[in-house]
Amino acid sequence: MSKPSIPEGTRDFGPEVLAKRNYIFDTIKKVFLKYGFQPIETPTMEKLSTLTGKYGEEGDKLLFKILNNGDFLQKANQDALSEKNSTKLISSICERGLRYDLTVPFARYVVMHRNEITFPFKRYQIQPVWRADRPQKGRYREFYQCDADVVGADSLMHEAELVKIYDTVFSLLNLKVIIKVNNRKVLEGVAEVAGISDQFMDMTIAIDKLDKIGLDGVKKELLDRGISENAFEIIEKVLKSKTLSEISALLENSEIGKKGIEELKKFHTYLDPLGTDNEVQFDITLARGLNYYTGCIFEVAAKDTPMGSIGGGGRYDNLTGVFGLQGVSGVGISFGADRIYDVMETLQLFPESAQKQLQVFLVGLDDATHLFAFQCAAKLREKGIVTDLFPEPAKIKKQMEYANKRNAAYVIVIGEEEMQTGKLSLKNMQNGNQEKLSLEEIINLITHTI
RNA sequence: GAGGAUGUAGCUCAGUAGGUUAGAGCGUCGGUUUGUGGUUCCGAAGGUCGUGGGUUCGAGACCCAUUUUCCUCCCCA
Repeated sequence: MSKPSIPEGTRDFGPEVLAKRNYIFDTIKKVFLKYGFQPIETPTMEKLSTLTGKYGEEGDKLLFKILNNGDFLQKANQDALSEKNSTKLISSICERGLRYDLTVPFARYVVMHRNEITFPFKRYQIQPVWRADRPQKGRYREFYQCDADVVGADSLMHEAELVKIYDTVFSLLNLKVIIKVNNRKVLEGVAEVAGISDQFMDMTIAIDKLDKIGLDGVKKELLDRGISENAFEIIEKVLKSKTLSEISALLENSEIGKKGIEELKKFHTYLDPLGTDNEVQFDITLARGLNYYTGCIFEVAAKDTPMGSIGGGGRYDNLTGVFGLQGVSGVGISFGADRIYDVMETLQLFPESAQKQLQVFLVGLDDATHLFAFQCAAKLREKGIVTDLFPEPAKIKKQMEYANKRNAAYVIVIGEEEMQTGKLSLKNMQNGNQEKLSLEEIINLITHTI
């Protein structure tokens, strides 16, 4: 009998961790709701046909596939089986897979429910996703995404709205971030001007790495990918320009490029009057891998600690198109809750309130006071105060230790004297202060300090 | 998917050139003569040394395989 364990890249969450995780989820949820987004959920597994081909070749490899039930080998592709060709075999033995993100299932949802949905449709979705990636720091095989998307509206108001949501959530979490913004059309314009429209993907992948490998590294990568020196010189000019207007000048001869610049300007006319707590920064090197983005793209990076992106999103014009619904534009953002957690943990940003779940712990010293404490607990709970007590009268020290481990904010000690006078001993576990108050006074105090 | 490092009590780690009953701190549990935790003092429990093979008279230490975690690459939240 071996020790029990869980699959690579997955984790258990204990009460303390979950309290902090929920603090993140609750904050995000609250802001989503405030902006008029409505929650939906989709199944853990989707048909493989829904998922494959949506995330590029690499993405397909990272999909978790679910083996068919029953005698799947009977129905398997016998050629693939004898050739031991796994890729070829998959389609005949797996017809379902675990969801890889929330956007594609959402697109599928929109198409399936198009007649029930009133457009523009604003939905949010907080659910786990799975990727068969090699786990690393900040990278798990099971992790949560918190998505907000708007479909059925072209207005760049929504881009501004979503960036404002990023700003609001991270302000509430007290996490300093940089929100990077770019536009795929601008990047396409660059490729066009450089004469390498057919190698658009190669170009974006390379320039995305600028801050990591430097200009020389980008050059090498571009040349390795078969892009000419001439084309690179144009790209170099673009990379060296810092502002929108500088790039705008370089894209004079590209219709699509100019369109992208226009979109960014429009986005700013919505966002700028609102103002943001965090820096919103135009970043021409921002590319984003998922190849369904077509307009503005966003990425969020934590300021005070190195970590991959903790959020990303953008505009996609054609997403529902692959499921047969044309002409529906969407724009969305995603929060990577697990990475946000890791960053907040290293920066110690979780407030005390996210860790103090138990507000009151009652201590009864003998049978009579324990019974009385149980009745007090009922009254506190009626008032919505999170209350607990020991299952039986026990030594005060033992009960205090337990209350401390449970991280209780207050302890009420009830002995014979307290029960008779009705003045209970209320101890603040934070500073150790203790005073005698009636249960009503205690209820007042606690409901008002929260 | 490619390459590299790693795995010893619940946690963080010691363990000297392979040699008797594998250690520490923290944590856990129990006491400290009975109404106060986080912050006295005393004591106890807890490990077939990731797993499976192999070399050896003998392996936690050496070899092989496998697995976990971490780090590059790829890509991303």
